[in-house]
Amino acid sequence: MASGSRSGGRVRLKDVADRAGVSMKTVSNVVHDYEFVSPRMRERVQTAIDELGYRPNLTARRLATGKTSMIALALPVVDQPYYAEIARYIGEEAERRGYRIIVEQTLNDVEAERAVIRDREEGLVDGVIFHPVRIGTLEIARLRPETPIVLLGEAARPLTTDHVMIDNAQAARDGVELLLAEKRTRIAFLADVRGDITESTQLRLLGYQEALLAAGIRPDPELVLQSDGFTIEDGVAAIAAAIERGLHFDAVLCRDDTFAMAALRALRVAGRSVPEEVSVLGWDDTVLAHSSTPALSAISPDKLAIATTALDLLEDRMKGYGGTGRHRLAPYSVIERGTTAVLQR
Amino acid sequence: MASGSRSGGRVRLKDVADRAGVSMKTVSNVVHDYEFVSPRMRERVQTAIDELGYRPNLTARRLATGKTSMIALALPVVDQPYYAEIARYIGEEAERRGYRIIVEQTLNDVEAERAVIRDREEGLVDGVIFHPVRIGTLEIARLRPETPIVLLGEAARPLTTDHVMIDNAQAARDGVELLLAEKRTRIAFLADVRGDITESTQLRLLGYQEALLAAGIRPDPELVLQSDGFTIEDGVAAIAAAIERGLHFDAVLCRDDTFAMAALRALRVAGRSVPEEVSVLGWDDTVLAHSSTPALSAISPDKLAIATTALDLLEDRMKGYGGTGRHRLAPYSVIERGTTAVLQR
DNA sequence: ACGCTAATCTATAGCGCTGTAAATGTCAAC
DNA sequence: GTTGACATTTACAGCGCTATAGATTAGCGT
Repeated sequence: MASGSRSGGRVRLKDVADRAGVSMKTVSNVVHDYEFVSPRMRERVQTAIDELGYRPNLTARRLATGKTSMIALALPVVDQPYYAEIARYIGEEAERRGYRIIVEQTLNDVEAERAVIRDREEGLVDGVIFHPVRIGTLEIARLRPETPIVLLGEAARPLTTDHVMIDNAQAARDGVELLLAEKRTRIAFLADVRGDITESTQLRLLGYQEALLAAGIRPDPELVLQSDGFTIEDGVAAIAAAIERGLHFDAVLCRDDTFAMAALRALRVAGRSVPEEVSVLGWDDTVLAHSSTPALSAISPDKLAIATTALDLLEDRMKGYGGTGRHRLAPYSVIERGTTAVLQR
Repeated sequence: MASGSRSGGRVRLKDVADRAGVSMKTVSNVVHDYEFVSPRMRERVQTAIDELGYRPNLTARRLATGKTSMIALALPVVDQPYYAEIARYIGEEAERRGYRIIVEQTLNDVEAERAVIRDREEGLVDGVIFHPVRIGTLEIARLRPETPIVLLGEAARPLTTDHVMIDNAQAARDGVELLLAEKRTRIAFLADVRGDITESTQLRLLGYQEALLAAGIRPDPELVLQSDGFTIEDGVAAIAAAIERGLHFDAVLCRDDTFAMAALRALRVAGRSVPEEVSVLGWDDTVLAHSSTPALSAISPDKLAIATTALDLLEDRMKGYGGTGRHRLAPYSVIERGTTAVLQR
């Protein structure tokens, strides 16, 4: 057996170099399509590569270059439709740009979220895209991570960190205006969730209120439904309780699609027709919106835009941009499907 | 400045060793909680680690050990509820076992699936969990990958490769039996999808047929609905067409939850009540099943069991097990919610 | 105090690749 | 035929860590 070759292991760059009778660097140059390699040499090396079935060891390359071409995506959980869809677009877009995605689920756990910020992934990834829900602006600013990072969502917006979200208040205003245009005047908000420390609900509620005031309607606190949690059961209970106590409403603006599904169910049980008697407007425009009957009208954040914008910002940082935090608003639209229509009297 | 230290970069093992005045290996021992380190030494080193804020470079560790502690999860797409939920459980379980997950979306692309099998991830991950839908048994057997791999789903079951699925035919029989027990006799199957090359539908259809025959009912080919695709619109069209042509049926066994949503919608539009007139049984028990109104009864694969079983098999392989392919059946159940009930006449 | 075993620590050679610096080739222009 | 000016190729020192083998120290019985 030739010295230097190995029986068990994989084929290394060195093996190819020996086979082709050239230096390792030349093989490396061929692998990387380096400009100044003569056609003959390129072919000779390529033949050796093919014959040996060589494939570069990415870990070694990473150690040598310091670049991992991997990005961590930290989300509360990947099977909630909104996050699943964000993950899908970020995954697709990252692939297109030559990055791999490592998914990290923080599972609503404060420590897990802190771990993300504390560079848990350091040396593992070139950057991280993080959608926090439990830790806020101050804490992130304090734990300021060394790894390039882009934040998603409304939970935290440190001045020092890049950030992508949609204009929640404006979207809520647009939603309410749609409902108003349908002659709806008693618009409920589903829901103010007890213990919700994120700003999402607050911003949406703010826009809801502003739109009402702008239309000359005084917001009725009774119409802001309270919920014990984020599940569909919580939402159903909130609407059912409202109906039970005789609350009059002809539309429901929901803080997410799950609550919209809850509204649909509770209204069905109560015998109120959607959209004839009550309009329901969802938020997030997930698979739930497409699957329900009637299909759900909803505020639809442009998830692809969120993904590409986050990646744009992150790539800047990874290339060395060191400025203060940039704040990007991604577009959204209000999609009308089957749960909104002009009020029938 | 002390020689050997560096200003710009991160703190390395060597820096800690110098600071504590010990060898690199001792620091490494402390980091890894090696048994034979004296308490005094351990403390001295730990102090240096803390003072310098040292964190190991995972890439370097990987190169040295050859272990990446990463697993690739290759799925068609991560935002379809079934895959999203599988990803969630595999992610959680992998985290528990000390692995990170790299997500790869094959997006229904044959080449992308081949790339997974061709060790696209080699040297990047210790193993891969792969749910193919476009390439079959033979091709996987032929491209036999070197990286440990576990297959999910019914598309491919090479003898040489480990594999996890549920007993589709039996689950279909169980589902039909539930419907039969509800006095349903005209059970439609939604749907035979044109161009579907996976075995999933075939196995489910087989179980459907077997259960019917076992009950003394001759399967009516008319009841096996045809669909042009897997979307909800395709499903709605299939059911609507059936109703249109006067097909009589009092139950629908669906090959996935999306088709069940389609059935719910088409039946609603046609004015048929669910479950009074028509029972609908979904398959996968995803978030769609929990969110619909009425809540969907469904065949419910034990996704956590699928995840843990897949990881068990994969860990075996990663530890060197080299036997022939093992075939594991994960449990499932038939969950009764609001879309199935005894037929009302 | 000595020998022996076990505990503890050190020195250093890789892991497989890339980047730098230097060596060698090539070719047109003089 | 020499000289530059590039084009092309090579040699090898790291990247930061782990693992092996060996050195040193400690503990204990005699």
